[in-house]
Amino acid sequence: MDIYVNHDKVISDAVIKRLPRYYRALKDLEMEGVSKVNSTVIADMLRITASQVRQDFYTVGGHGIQGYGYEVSTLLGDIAAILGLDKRYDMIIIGAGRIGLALSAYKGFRHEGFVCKAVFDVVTEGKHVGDGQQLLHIDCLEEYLSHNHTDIAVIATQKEETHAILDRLVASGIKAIWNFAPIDLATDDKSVVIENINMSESLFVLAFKMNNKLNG
Amino acid sequence: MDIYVNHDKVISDAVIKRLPRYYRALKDLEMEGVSKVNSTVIADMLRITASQVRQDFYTVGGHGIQGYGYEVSTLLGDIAAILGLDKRYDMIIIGAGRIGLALSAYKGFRHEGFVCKAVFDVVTEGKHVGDGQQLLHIDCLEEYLSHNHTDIAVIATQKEETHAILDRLVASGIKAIWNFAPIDLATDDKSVVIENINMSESLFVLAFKMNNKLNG
DNA sequence: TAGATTGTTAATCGATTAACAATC
DNA sequence: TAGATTGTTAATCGATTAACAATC
Repeated sequence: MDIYVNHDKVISDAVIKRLPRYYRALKDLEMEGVSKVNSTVIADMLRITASQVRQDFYTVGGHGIQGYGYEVSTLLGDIAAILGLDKRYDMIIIGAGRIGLALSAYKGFRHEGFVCKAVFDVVTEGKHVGDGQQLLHIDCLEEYLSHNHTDIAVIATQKEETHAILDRLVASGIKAIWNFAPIDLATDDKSVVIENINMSESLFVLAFKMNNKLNG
Repeated sequence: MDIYVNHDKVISDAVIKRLPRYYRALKDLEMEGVSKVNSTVIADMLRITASQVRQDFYTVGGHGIQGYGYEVSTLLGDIAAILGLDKRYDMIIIGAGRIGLALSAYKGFRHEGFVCKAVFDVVTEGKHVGDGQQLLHIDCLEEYLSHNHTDIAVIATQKEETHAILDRLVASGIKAIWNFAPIDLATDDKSVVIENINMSESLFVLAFKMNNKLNG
């Protein structure tokens, strides 16, 4: 497991995975017009303990006011900055199948600063992408990457092609990969980060829980 | 956190989440024609320790032969049975947007026994689903569920509609929900299991790791 | 039989929770 | 000031790893 640091403190994977949930909860509070919050309220929203909330915020650098709680807008801004959501990211998507095109069309990511600039596939005829997006043949991948700044590559290919695509992306200097292919991707290159979305793993966990549910 | 039991032993969430990965690794081995395996090989495939592999198998009920290792086909069958992948599951999908339709068309789930029987939306014109699938108006949801056995409901709706849909599904007796809407769904009904796929959480974790990567 | 590798217990490590001093 | 709630350390709990006896 890799180690990430903020202000000299090591941040564990367990904490990192909760940060987006804090972010979303705070966004919801802001949307509802709530300006002040405390660790108990946040804990209830995430279904964790208030102690864990304070411990987590302590780990990433305290943000509260003792005896008062947390200013929603301040805390939201701080957590956004920790996650890097105050920046903009240029993305490309490899694979113009249903999932690739669904991702390219989804506006939620763009709203958070993740902008899809191009979609690549072996077949481009009869497929459509949104405004400001290019639909390119996969053969143009290296050419595109040599001329266009790209922060994140999204892999939405068939299982079989995935490893070859990963190699090409890493060789082209891509440093962040978001993988939707049903493989647990990893790379020895320590400068590359990969996040896998394993839909079938989640489905199998659901099946297990259905079958082994107690006190139902 | 709920507790699941197999042969009198409590199985932790940490173990449950690894079971689908064992399953996939063993499927790959079987596909390659490998008939025998040991804990070290499996550990290397999942990038965990051999000790953890043996401890996990011990928790779900031993499957190996001392001094020999594991028979791939036996172990695969046992883990499939533990996950419940030896059964068939009838699914419906709520939401015929890009993600809902992508899921309805994806053959990978069907191959594992998860069969999508119907897709529901407020708009059904101009949309198409596969053979053996119905495309129905969301108003027909309760009517459909009262006449058709359904194991799993997949939620692929807009954020705003999601809670209302959850309530209707639970009221209709659905016991398993696979949620793709960008909300962390939960229910007080202990007989209902929910698995959330949070794509943006995964993307935010990727952003964090990009920004905080050390020893790059 | 000797060698290999599991099954299982014990030790270690890390994450969560509890407690309370600090302080707004 | 008194009350509230954080920041921070210590205690607890659970998960991972190590060790090795069992046994194929």
